[in-house]
Amino acid sequence: MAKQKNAISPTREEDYPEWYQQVVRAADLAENTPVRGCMVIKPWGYGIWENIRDALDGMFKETGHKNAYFPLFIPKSFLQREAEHVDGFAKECAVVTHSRLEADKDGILQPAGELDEPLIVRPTSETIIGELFARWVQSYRDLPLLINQWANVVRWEMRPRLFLRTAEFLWQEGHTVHATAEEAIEETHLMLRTYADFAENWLAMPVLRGEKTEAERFPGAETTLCIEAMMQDRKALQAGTSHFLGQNFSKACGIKFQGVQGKEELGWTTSWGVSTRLIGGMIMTHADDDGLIVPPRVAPTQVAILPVTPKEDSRVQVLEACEALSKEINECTAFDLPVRVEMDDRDLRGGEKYWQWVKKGVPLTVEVGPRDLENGTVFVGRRDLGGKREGMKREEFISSLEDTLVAIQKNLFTKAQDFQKENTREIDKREELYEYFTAKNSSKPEIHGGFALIHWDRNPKWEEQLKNDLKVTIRCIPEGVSVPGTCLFSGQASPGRVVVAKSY
RNA sequence: CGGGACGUAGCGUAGUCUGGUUAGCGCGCCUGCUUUGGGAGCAGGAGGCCGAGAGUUCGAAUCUCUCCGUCCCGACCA
Repeated sequence: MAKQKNAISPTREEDYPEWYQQVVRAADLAENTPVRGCMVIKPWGYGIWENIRDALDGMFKETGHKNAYFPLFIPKSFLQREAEHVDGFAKECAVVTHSRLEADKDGILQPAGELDEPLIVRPTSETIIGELFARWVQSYRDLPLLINQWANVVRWEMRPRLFLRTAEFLWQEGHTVHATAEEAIEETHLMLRTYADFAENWLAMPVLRGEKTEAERFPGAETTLCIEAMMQDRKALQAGTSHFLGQNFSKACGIKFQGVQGKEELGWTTSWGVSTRLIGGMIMTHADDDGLIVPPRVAPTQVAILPVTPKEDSRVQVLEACEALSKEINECTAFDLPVRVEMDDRDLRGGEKYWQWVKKGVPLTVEVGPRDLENGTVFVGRRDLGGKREGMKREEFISSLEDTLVAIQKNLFTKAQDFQKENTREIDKREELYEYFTAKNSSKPEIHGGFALIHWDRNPKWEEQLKNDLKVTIRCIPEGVSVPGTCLFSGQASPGRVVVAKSY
């Protein structure tokens, strides 16, 4: 055991996409199924999603939103109501055309009972929710209408990837109606701030907030705001979006109300969503060559207790001590919730068991053996410190537990933030930009590039060219700071820098 | 959906070009013994209609065709 060995092969450096898949598998998060593009989310992965869901749900409720549930199916004609919207989603829709199966002569089941109007499995619910909102909104007194739904959606993706792009995925979609444009716009900013807050404080994933360019906008939106995170291969991941839909969907769905003056007006709507993709982002932000690292706030188990029972005669005492420790840990709180602890008393060899938890990314492992019982110590491993393990007094461990979990959470964020900063550059010369995004070794491209902050005159022509030449896109126009400069393509005036990166 | 690579046990693979006895190997799994603050050792064992279908052939994992699936690059996207 002299040589350091990595639990995940290949390493990030060797083959990043393959590393990602191996991490997902080693951590037992999810796997592919017989249904193309559809994954099964296994308990450890789903536990993370439950924590994400619960945290966000609380935030939505704090900001005045209520949950509801809308149909899985959308009549084709609904989707067709908004021209840009249908254009954007038509190519990736699952379509239901029949209502039953009938056995033919050879006993083979055939679709039968053709529907008058095909139903689309929702790729997103603006049109069906809009239809119902039109019924619910009559008066300015009904506004604002602030609704969220937790649901699954289907987008028939050509190139699925676990968590990042699956044909079916879990998400939440918020849909709101407001009396004025200003109020709706403020809503989109509020939800974007909520997403950024969640990403940074729960997932420990630093994000940039900004607005999408016209080319990158949600189909049917007036403006799309987004949060963008940097993965360890320095690509950008769109981690959440918040759309100001103007009156486009109100027009399409007939969301009208009588204003204070008695005049009939169209509502102003928004929609916003995050999905199980967040888990993909979390993985690629924190995981290392030994597997996953889950930030404590979303970890299904924060502390794994591993009894070490080398001798039969001390076995019972060790297990009892672990049981007691487990109880005591559970009585502690961290992040205002009871600490989630699991005792792993499976009949496995110690080292093996320990490594399973490392690969799952549990924040803390606590090993307890006979010697610890005598000395009143525990052997603690912190996943974020690369598995460095050390003995400490039991009381000390308990009393510092909350601080430790908070420190892990913070450390993960800081590390990710440093990484993002190191790989973000202001670039003012076109050649430099091209060099930045060109791999040195074209036959086997190394990880290169990052975020480039460039001045752009807002002419879509250059955006198109960037995409063609370098396969990079303008990820967002960052919020807040806008120092004018000179466009690096045209030499024309630029109202402020934009973020350019390769994306997922 | 375009270009490329590839499907052999749960995972990773040899064999495929140059068709030919019971398809090897490593990890994992099961059993036993040994070991025990560490992803261990030894021994034994289970597990494959070689992705599916059709064809060529006396004979196909191997050759041909068609599907299906996976991965990478592109287009698209949460």
